[in-house]
Amino acid sequence: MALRFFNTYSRSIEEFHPLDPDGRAVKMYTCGPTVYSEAHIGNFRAYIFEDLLQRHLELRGFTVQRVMNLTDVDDKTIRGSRAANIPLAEFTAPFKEAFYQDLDTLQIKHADSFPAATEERFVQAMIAMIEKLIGRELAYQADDKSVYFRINRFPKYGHLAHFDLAELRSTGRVKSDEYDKEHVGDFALWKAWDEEDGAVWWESPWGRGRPGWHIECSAMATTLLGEQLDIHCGGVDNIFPHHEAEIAQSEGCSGKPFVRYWLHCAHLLVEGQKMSKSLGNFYTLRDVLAKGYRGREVRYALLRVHYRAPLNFTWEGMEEARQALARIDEWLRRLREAAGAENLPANRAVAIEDDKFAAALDDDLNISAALGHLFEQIRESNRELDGGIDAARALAWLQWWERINRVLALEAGAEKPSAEIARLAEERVHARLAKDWQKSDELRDALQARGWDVRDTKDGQLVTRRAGA
RNA sequence: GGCGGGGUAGCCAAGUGGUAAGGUCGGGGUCUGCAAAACCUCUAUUCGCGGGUUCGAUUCCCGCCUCCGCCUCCA
Repeated sequence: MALRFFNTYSRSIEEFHPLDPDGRAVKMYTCGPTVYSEAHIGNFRAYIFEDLLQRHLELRGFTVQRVMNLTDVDDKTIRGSRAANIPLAEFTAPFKEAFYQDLDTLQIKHADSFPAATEERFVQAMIAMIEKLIGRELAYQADDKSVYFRINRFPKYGHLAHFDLAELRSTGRVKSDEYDKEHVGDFALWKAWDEEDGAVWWESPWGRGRPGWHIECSAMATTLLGEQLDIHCGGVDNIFPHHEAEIAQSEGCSGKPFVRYWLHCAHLLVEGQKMSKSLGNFYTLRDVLAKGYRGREVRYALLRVHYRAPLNFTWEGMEEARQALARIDEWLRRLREAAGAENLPANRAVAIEDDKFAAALDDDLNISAALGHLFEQIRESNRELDGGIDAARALAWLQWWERINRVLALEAGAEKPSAEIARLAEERVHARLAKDWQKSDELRDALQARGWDVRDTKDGQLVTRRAGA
């Protein structure tokens, strides 16, 4: 079955075919974070969805070239740097670093490039684009010295969001001093310097100033990926105005369709409500880790709901993620044991022909159906394990899993017991041989308190790292 | 008001014009010194509400209720 995605532009499911004549190379652009603070779990829901998309495309044989921008100049970053009384770059650097660490924690593949808006070559690219837009009368400099995009000259403006511009209602978020524009919907391409910007400015044909948010993405995307992209992603809140503006700017310059497939993920709710600091339900990834959860558990919790459905983040859901992963861990442990420590030649295993997991993902990334199938197969193979299976069969199951895990990226890293854990475990073995059950149970409690589960099997004691510990 | 996305078991959630995947939780069982894990087993006469089409609708159509989001720089 062909790969297909819901395209926000057409509001329908479409078969996916990249622009590449060979049908293999995929150019993908994803809006990244504004680095004025640590990213929150809602941000990561979007990045995990994009990671799932990239990994599945790769599983299906596509070569994905992916760009994710970092917005390191805007009102919030400038405000933060002034409050901290340090230069802008110094203010944003630790948040960039934290972001990369968080991506690793969540096993999100790094993009091929993470362009930052303040890089000189991109600023120059933005200026060049704005000049071109002015030359085509798609932009103008207003009395306030800022440059705006003239939306009335771009008839497609509003198509992505399916908005009729005449019916737009103001929500009061428009700054009241923006009366220099020809149309309230005209958006800033270049913002003239004002005192609030402090030392943050670049020279331009229109005087000192800084780029508008939307032009950053257009410039970085077209500089790094070319005038036409296959896929562009983000959260639904980016549809309007951000992505709408990107289309207007990019196509205004190139005259070519900017993006073939627009994919947007729904929001994350926390305990049924929008995440907000005032409600006290605002969490960064690090907040969740501080409660004792691990990155893979957060990844599972944010991954398991279809990207176009709202995802309700709850602590109960985190526990569910922990249990589900523990089940996968135990299944893998048993399979490895059955496959044997010695390296069985891979060709001894009769491959398990089962593509249902990936086939589910072909259908607009139906992760729930895919995971449902995984767990059905886990039950099936556990039955086989209970009945005693040969090493080749166990290896075949492991190979089946490894393919799936290229997309899920949920496997735990191996962790060796410390000397203390090993000593406690050894003592417990002796206690059990002496049938000293009281001491045995005490040692088990001691190990569990240190994050290790202890089980007694027919082959002896088994000590494993507890999920989430 | 306009434009979207949801409402399926305690919780999360898939799905189809033909009689409800999967996860998690809970009950029972096998196993165990006790546990744990694994496996077996039970838990929605029912898919927000009301109509309609149909032999048959959770699925299609109409109306309504409700939650969430966007409507000019929030993933």
